[in-house]
Amino acid sequence: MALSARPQPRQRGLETAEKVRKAALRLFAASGYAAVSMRDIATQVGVQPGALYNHFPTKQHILKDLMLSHMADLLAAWDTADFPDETDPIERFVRFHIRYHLERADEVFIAYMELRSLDAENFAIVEAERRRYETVLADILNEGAASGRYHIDNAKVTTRAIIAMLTGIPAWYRSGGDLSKEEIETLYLNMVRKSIAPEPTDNPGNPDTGDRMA
Amino acid sequence: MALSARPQPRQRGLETAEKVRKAALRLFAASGYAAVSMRDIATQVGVQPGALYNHFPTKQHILKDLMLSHMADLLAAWDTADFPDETDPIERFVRFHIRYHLERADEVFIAYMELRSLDAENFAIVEAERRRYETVLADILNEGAASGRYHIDNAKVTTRAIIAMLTGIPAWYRSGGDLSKEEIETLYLNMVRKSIAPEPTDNPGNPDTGDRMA
Amino acid sequence: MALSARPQPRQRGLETAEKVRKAALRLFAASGYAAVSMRDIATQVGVQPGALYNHFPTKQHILKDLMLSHMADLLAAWDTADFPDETDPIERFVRFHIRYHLERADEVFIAYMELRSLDAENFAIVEAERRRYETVLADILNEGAASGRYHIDNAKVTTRAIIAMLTGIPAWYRSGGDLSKEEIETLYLNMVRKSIAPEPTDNPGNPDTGDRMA
Amino acid sequence: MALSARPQPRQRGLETAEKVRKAALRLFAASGYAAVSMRDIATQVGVQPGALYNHFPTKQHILKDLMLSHMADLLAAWDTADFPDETDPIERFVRFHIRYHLERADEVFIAYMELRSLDAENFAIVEAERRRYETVLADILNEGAASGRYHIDNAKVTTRAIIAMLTGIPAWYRSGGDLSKEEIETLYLNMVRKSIAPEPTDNPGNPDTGDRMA
DNA sequence: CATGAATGAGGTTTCATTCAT
DNA sequence: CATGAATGAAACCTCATTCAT
Repeated sequence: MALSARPQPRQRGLETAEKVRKAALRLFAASGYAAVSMRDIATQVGVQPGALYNHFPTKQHILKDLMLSHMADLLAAWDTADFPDETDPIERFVRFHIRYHLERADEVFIAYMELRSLDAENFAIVEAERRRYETVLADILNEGAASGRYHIDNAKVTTRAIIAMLTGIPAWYRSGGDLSKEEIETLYLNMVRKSIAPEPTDNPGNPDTGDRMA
Repeated sequence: MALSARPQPRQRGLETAEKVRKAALRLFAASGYAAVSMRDIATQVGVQPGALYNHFPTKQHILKDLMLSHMADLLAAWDTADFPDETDPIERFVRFHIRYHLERADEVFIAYMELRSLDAENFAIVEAERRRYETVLADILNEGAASGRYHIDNAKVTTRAIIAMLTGIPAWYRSGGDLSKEEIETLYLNMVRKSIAPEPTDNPGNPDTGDRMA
Repeated sequence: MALSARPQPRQRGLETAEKVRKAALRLFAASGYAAVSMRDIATQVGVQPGALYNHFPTKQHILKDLMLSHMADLLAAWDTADFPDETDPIERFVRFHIRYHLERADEVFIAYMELRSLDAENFAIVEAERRRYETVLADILNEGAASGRYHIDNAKVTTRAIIAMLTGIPAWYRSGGDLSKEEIETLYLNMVRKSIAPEPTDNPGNPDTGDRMA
Repeated sequence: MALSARPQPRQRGLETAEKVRKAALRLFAASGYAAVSMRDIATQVGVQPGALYNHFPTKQHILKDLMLSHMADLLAAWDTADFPDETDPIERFVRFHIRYHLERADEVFIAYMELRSLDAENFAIVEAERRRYETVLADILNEGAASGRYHIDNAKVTTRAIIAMLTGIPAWYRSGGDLSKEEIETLYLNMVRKSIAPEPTDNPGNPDTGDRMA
């Protein structure tokens, strides 16, 4: 217990770097990369603007750091996500995605919106990571389609449609509103499931499609 | 002498104001309002920066003009949209939305992304228009649910989920790619239809997940 | 008289650009390019720093402008320099060089000292001009050596030695001091003549100047 | 045990202060005092900027140190310069000056160029030293003129002309080029000798000077 | 003696905007 | 209606320097 009693002396810098990340995250998400100045960030951190350059060589590096670490975190979180064994893959993905995206709304928003603010090299890196994540869902859909459990007209389109639908949630969801996160998850899960349910859905109000889907 | 003495030299082709709108639209969509300078716009228009102020009193007015006229155009286009009589409402909406949003990708993108760049007053106006448009779909869903043709757990959520899904298309769709706009429309229409199909979809593909969803 | 009574309206810009050149010239010569800020120049001109950019795109461009126009002026002045017909080439060069370099001490000093502040491209241009000017003297020396009027061990070295000697004058010469420019010219001319006199140097080239050397 | 317990880890090779001097010398010579930052120097030394302040209280002190020690070294070197006994004074000076200035091109260049970067007090000190050095040559010239061995129109001007000529060498001389340092020395020595040769200079290999040149 | 982090000032440049012409 | 020149503020970033560790 005596081991780490005193605050580490050399850690001040790490703390500042972390504060910079946090402040930039919030500000970039709220106003956009271009509309946020280094002064804005410094003010939030409680430091003079020049001090930021002890931790990040340029403003662009802050953005790159945020986006790369977000993508890495997202993929790592998926790899270690924990669900009851019997949970099927699409439920895993939908629930994971919604949960993660509601918890990290700012990161997600930046990751999607500020791609255009990345310089060419960083853009390529982040894009690759993004595609890796899309592939997670695409694989689930393809496998389910192959096994006949899902019906999918076009896996690429469906992947994007689902991700767009889910990713749109943080744009309007406010915690403390009418719906709990649990409820949101379930509502979206139902929509997703139905949207990839096996045909014939030739009559989308038709009672006789229910059994075929069973 | 007074009649046609001077050939109006300025009127050739598009007027400047319209060129400014076009240039600003493209640039705001590509880089974001904050990242685009009046000089950038002036360069695209082929004019000196000062000349822009003969047509718009501030940069903010250009943005407001673009967003308000987009929302007005969108609602007007819906009101006059022409479909075969037998087309059901959800198909009308999905096809209309996709068509319009693919044709006017820049306007749409700005309308969603640059809300934060509007000052308070303009924001309120545009938000109201946006809600009016969402209500179009919400009404369709509510009516269909009331008549039993659709099953909808939560109309507000479903409205937003569908709009998010559809609005996500221009983010990745490239004309000239594998899919025609017609095909996209149909794919999404099917997904939407299925996602709001009435029960019993009691078992969308996976018996052992039903209980968790209850 | 009425002709040009009013100050030309559109000329303000050209005047400012000229003021910038003049201010930069003085400041660069006094403190060096790196030690002079755009703010310093703007203050001298009586304008805000941003206004400088209406006339020169960068600080580097101001330097380039000064150096290129100096080299061009120098070569043009040599081409049109007017001397009595009987003046021999070496006297022409020495007198011309000293006069020009004393009149334009700032330009000359910058042209020699701030080569290192030029970016690669501008450096190459100015260097080429400089070599052209050295060639003027080198040609005089070579011709004189070929005709036997001068004795020169190594033309390239001699060229540079003479130019260095002459160019060193403005570093210490103060007008209003003990020596008139005329006297300086003559003193240096004698030294130069003697330094390239043939062996035996009983008549260094010019009967009517001989007495001046006595 | 006390003897060599701790290997002094900091003393390996050159001490830091000396490394700072060396780095500053090179950088100031290459880019000028104003264009070199303490960070630049620290980088060259392989140390953080703050560490420099353990050795020099300010950047200005580094410059002062370089210039004062250069002037002191120069005068000391002259005092102890070793030439064959029969070498005449002007040859001593020319050969000494060229040798020293080619060996210490950076110091020399800084000493001449960065006078303007010195604050008032340091400037006065260095200027005084510089004049002492000029006096060395002036004395030689005056003595030679008094004894009739040289003809000099104006000792002050001649002193400066010769020094400017000699000091100009490092600006263009590249070791490994066509000319050895020995050859340079001899070429310049001849030019200097001739430029101060007594009139009539019909025999600049005059019996009473010829042997000294051999 | 060196580091890493900070300051406060100031660097070059860009910005939205104004206005006489 | 456009231009060219200006302003005043602010952008990103670098600077010399300080200081606790």
